[in-house]
Amino acid sequence: MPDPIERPSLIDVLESRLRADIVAGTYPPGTLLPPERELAAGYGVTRATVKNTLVRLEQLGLIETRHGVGSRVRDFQAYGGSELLPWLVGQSGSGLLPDIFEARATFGSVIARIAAARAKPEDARDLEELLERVRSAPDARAAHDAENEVHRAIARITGNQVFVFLANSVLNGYQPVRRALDAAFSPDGTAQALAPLVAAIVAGEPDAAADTALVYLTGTAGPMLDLLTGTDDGGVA
Amino acid sequence: MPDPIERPSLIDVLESRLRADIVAGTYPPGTLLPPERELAAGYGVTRATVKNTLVRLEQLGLIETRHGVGSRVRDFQAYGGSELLPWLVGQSGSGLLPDIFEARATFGSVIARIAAARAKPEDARDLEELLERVRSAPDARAAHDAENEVHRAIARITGNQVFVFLANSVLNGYQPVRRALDAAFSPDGTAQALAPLVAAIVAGEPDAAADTALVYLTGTAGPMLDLLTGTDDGGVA
DNA sequence: GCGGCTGGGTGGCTGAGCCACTCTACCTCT
DNA sequence: AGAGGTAGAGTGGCTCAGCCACCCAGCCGC
Repeated sequence: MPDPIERPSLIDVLESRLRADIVAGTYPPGTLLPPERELAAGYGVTRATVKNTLVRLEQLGLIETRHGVGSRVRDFQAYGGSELLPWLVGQSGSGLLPDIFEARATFGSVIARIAAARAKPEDARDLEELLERVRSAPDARAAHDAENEVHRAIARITGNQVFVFLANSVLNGYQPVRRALDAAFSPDGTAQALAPLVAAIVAGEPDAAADTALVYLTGTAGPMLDLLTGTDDGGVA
Repeated sequence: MPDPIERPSLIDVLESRLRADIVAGTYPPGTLLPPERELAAGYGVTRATVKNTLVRLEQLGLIETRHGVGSRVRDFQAYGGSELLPWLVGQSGSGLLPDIFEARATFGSVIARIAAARAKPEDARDLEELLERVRSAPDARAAHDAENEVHRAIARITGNQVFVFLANSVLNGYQPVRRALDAAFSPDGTAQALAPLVAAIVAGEPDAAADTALVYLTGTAGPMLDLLTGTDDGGVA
């Protein structure tokens, strides 16, 4: 079953319009956005709707709103924080995919190392059970979901909430990716690729875990990149 | 000159109230928040104000709002992404400070390694100039700002925007930390501690860079933790 | 010159209200 | 008894009209 469809709200639409304008440079960093009343008139919505949208953009770190002054575009490329990552990960066409995959491989590797050093017996049991769930998944979609759970579990084993958040950002962002992956990977293949990583962590071997994670993550990065950028036919049956 | 004071907006106040309630478990994950009209009546504000607050919380990933249903609290500890990091970093008292410092040291180390491998001559020049600026800073506050610029520059050298965002999250979050640090560190000390890291990157030695960064970042973590948790008197003159 | 004042432009927030969506309980027809 | 439809209550989405608080530039009087 594909994801349920949803009608985007006006705020959603307006947000992506303004965001695109900001990213494209229509409103360069440091400049003021047009006043709310003007934006409202221009886009044919109320000030309240515009306001809601601006609240979102502010929370995202793209603008900075000040009472009596206006909304100023921030230099998010230089000073933007990780609150932009989830959005970035979702922006498949942003040209930053290689960056994301590199970060994923680099951090995944060090997280795996720490997890291996700290895995307790019950963690090992959980991990193996999750791996089994990947193996027995009925289709690629389910396998991918189960695979995500494995990655979440590894991050959780470190006991560091920051690592968990970081892992989630990448995993959550894969929603749009999932559709592309459905046909490309089999549950069996996923499980086989994942197995050595789980084994290293279960065995408590930090170096091996780090190495395996690096191999695994850089290995899957290539096909994914191809899929996402459309360099190939979209995957084999 | 300290930062200018600013009167918090109603949205700010309401946001921190609701956020605290969510974190404290008043509204456990999976439950629905009270309806907007009810919240508005309860807190003595308009629905529009409540709405704006909820938009923020949704952007933060703490709740999920659906038309005709309500706002459901997400299990952000398990599934929250890095959009929560900036807030987390700002929450000095959250008990997650050790996690943050570990992540900072771990990632800082690998970022330093990559930067060293990729530093071009002009990058090296920029870096040394920035280090000089730390040395010649008139006070601890200015030194700290300049130090941040060094870290940003190192992240930028990797050429990976994700690393830049990540570094910024930690650096931006230090705003509340800065005040505590003012008295504790001298420009000279900062510059001396930073120098070996810059040298390793400038020399293009990835392993040395990674090691130095690890030493440097774990070294500063201890005093900072003490300062922030108030285990000591607040620093020496 | 320099301090205070004033007015125009901006965001903050209100109050009332209609519309769209979701879900449940009931009702009807088979 | 079960399947299908439907009405209504409860919820968020969005509008309209308007006042207030704030910032700032430019004027005025000292």
